[in-house]
Amino acid sequence: MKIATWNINGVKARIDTVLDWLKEASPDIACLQEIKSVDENFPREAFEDLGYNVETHGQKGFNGVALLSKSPFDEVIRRLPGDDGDEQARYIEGVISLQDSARSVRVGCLYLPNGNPIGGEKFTYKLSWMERLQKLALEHLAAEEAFLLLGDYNVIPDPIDAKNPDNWKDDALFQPESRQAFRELANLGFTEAVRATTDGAEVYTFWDYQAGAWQKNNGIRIDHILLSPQATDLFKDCGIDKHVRGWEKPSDHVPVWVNLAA
DNA sequence: ATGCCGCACAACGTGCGA
Repeated sequence: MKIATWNINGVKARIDTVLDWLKEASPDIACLQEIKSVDENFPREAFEDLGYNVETHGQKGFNGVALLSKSPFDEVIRRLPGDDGDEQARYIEGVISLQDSARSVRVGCLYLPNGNPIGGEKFTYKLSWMERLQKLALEHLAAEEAFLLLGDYNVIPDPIDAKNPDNWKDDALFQPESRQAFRELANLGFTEAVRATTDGAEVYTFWDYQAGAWQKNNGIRIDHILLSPQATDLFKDCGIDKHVRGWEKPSDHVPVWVNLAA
């Protein structure tokens, strides 16, 4: 079973690119971030025509997340718990029973706040959002399920995860507090898929549209997949579909995926 | 030091992203 995550930077602008990738990669489950669409305007039929069940949690103009699954959803949770006043659509979770086995997986699709500029309320929001995510993760880990947390974490975990780490020293993505919160989350018991398989440099998931970042391979690794112990037991391999960044009308992020034995 | 580029919007400039 292949499970993928991709920040598509707008479903309206990206629909053809996303459909092309789905046909090529054929993930069983796909987590999409930054759909930038309300639920009513999400082009669900285009995905249903490819055999996907579709669940969205959108808002007007910004943010928004979606889950696609070839197997039906048993349960869907929208919004990250812990703050009833939070209006931003950044989390959707689904439980999916696999048609060909007795197994089920819980998949959390997240678009973690950017947090810039540091020192302001946006950075505070980022850190509090990460605290809420940690609390939710603890609850799910206690259930000992095959559980995955995938998405755009907006965190550069380590210097090796940026071409030019010095350029990010004043950025919310690379602050000690952001990095520590990501480490704390992972250390609750998750395996981070990509770093479980390589310690190599120049492994990136995002290249800015500006200043020829893609041509210079000036990238950062901010899209991550965390696997619960029960999901880790099923882990086969993972990858980053870097070539998609070179397509016409690309997102600034590329898909990241795992294969599980299920 | 700034902007570069791209997306969305009752939009033709502005806010936001990373």
